[in-house]
Amino acid sequence: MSEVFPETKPERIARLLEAEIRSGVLQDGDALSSESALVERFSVSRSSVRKGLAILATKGLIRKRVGLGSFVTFGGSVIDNERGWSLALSDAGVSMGARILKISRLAMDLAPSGLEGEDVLAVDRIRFREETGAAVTLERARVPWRPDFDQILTDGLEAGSLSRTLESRGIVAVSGEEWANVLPALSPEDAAIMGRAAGEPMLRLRRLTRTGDGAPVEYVESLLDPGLFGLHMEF
Amino acid sequence: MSEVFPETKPERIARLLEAEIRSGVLQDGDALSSESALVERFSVSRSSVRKGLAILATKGLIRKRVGLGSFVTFGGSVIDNERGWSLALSDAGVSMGARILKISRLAMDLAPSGLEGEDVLAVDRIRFREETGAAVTLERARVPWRPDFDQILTDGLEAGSLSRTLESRGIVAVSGEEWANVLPALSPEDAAIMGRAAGEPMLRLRRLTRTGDGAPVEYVESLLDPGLFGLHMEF
DNA sequence: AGATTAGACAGGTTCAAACAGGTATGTCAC
DNA sequence: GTGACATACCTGTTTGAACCTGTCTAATCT
Repeated sequence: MSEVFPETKPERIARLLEAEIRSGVLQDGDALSSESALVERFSVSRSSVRKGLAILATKGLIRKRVGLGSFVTFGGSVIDNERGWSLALSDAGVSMGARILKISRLAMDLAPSGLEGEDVLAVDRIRFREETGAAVTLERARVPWRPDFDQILTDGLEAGSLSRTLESRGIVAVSGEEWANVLPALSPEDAAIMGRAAGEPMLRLRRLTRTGDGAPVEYVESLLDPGLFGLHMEF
Repeated sequence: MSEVFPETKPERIARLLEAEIRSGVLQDGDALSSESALVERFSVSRSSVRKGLAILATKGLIRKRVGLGSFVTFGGSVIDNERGWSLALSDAGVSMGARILKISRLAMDLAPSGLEGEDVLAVDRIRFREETGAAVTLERARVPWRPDFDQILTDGLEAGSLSRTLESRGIVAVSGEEWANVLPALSPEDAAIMGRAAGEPMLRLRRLTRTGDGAPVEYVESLLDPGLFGLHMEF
């Protein structure tokens, strides 16, 4: 509808490259041609090519790195769990429910995470087996507080999803770190919350994601039923 | 800090070697392949190999010695402490011994791995703390049998390293998968082997590596001391 | 005025090659 | 057997070239 006015050259370049990415001609991880090659291909100046690539970069479709080039990242930041260890649910048939335990604003309460002392939005959730009622995951997410979070405290999460809620506020994680280890014994407090036996070993996953400029987006600490969850990675 | 997606070659090399070290394929004290051998294996220049090794050296995972080569200096990462992630490796100074339990030829004896029924070379190893004598890792490696493995049964591994032994026979892994989960209770048999208490929870790591054309190279199943070992990943 | 171009420069990445010096081992003379 | 030496292999270091993105400036087009 509103495409009546002429398209700038950067916009045209971005549109054509975006079509190649979305159609699969250029796939996730592929390198784009170098800027000078794109200059030849589109018969425009390097400035226009660079502006076109900048459009794609802000859309999250590509990422650039000095000395290397531009690379397709389509799919990389769509779902947060695409990269890193993927969580493998070993027994697929179980029906699970989810419940939010709390959504609140507080000073960072979890151990070393790079967010010490900061005010955070805290979201604690559990998932549990419908049949037994025992929780299979306990997940504590912490996000550095921003003024526009007030609404979350009253209205809750959008579509029940924290990452969706953050995304709608322009917060997108593109990189991060993840640690996994065995928690030898479930604490009595967490055991009570989860409806499990204290002292049980659990799989503990900790994950810190960051924006493109390195600012922390979200710190998540999860306790997982070791019988149901494992980690899987391809390399 | 580190934008990891478009990965440089040094970063890729460091990541792959780090995975081998952390999963026990390369063990404490093992010599890494020489730089020129790594040049061939990764098809990169020596500069890139050296930068990759430098990354591992700054992480404290290896130590280099002029005229000798690079050696793994890593006894597991302590990530379950309250002091901070960057200190995770500083406790790696514990002196550890290694012992080979058996090297033999047998029909595949480990659970689902894609090698069912095949004849394999089996190498079982443990590593233990010198002070206590308790094993911190128990590792069972299985490699599809090849005729030129006969010599291994009589002469043992080259430089005590299975990966080196395979490499000298032209077997090099370029990709693979890894699974991690919690073993809720150490079996009495394994407990006896490791000198630990039966019923202890352990971190279990399973790893299947493949050659460039998809043929399985090695299946490794490791039981790791959950207090000493964890998994870490950047993305 | 804004879009576009052309050019120059800085700095990161990678490769190839060469040279220096450390370390282990085999060989030869004694 | 011991010591001296050559040799092979290892890491450390430097250089130069080719190619990449990041940034800036000045001129040109519409």
